[in-house]
Amino acid sequence: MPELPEVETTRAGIAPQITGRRVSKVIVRDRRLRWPVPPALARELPGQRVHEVTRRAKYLLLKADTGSVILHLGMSGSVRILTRSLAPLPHDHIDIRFGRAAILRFNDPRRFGCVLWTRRDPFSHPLLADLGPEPLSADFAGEKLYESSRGRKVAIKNFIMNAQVVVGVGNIYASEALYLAGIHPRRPAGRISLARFNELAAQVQRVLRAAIRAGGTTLRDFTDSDGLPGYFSQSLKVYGRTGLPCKRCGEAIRQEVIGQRSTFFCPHCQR
DNA sequence: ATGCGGACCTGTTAGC
DNA sequence: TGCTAACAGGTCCGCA
Repeated sequence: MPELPEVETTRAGIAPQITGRRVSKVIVRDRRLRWPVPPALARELPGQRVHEVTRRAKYLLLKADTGSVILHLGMSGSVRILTRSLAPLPHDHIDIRFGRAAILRFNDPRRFGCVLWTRRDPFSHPLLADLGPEPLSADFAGEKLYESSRGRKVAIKNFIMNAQVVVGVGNIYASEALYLAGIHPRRPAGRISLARFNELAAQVQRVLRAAIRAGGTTLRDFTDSDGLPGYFSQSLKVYGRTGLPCKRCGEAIRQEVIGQRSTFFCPHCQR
C-alpha cells in the first residue's frame, strides 16, 4: 500500500486528530517489527504532547516533548484513528492513546514497518540522516539527478528508487514516471541527458501530486480500515497493465523484473 | 564506491 | 475445488 502518496495522505489524515493532544498510554501488543519496538516508547511517550506530525521520505514523524516517534509503514502497514475503543484485530500491533479523544492504531501484517522512539533530532537518526531530496520540494529538479548519475551504470529504474538519490519513488510510481518521461527503465542512469532528467523530475512530481490528490479524496475521514486509495489505480498508465495496449501507441505493455521488482513499460514509447 | 542478491514477514492470487 | 507456488506498494545489509 504505502508509497509516498499514501504516507502523505496518512499524515494529512491523522495530523488534525492528534496534533496538540496529550498521549495517555501506549500499548505494544507485538514489538517484533522490522526493528523491535523500543521499550522507551511506552515508557517515555505517555504524558507528552504531540506537537506536530510531519513526513520525511516515507517516514512519519510525531514530534513530542522530549523526543519523536519515527514510524514507517513498510509494505503492508497502516495507521488509523479510532474515536472510540474497538477490539484489536489481527496485526494491530501498537496503540498510541490520546485520552478519550483518539487512538492511533498501527496495523502491519508483514511487519516490515517500524515504530521507533528517539530523543534526538529525528533527522540525524541513522535511518534518516543519509536520505536524498524530497521529490515534492520546490528545489527538486533534474540537475541533481543528472549530477549524481554521472558514471553510474545502474538502471534508471533502480536509480530513482534509491533513497539516497531521491526519496519517495516506489515501485509503482517509478514505472509510471519513466513511462510519462519516455525513458526505458533499463537505461543506464549515467547515459541520460540533463534535458531528459528534467522531464523525469517533472513527471515524478506530477504523478506523485496527482496520486496524493486522489488519495486525499478517498480517505477524507480516516476512520477507514486501511489507507488504500484504490482510486489512483484508474490513472495508472503502465503499472499492472501487462499485455494491455499502451494508451499512447497501442503496443502491448511489457512486464519484466528489474532489480528484483516487477517493472512495467511500453517498449515503443520508452527508449 | 558501486551494484547485486538475500533477508525480513504474512496474505492473496495464479496456476496446475 | 484444493493444494502449491509465486508474488505483493519497502529498504537494509553483506558481499564481490
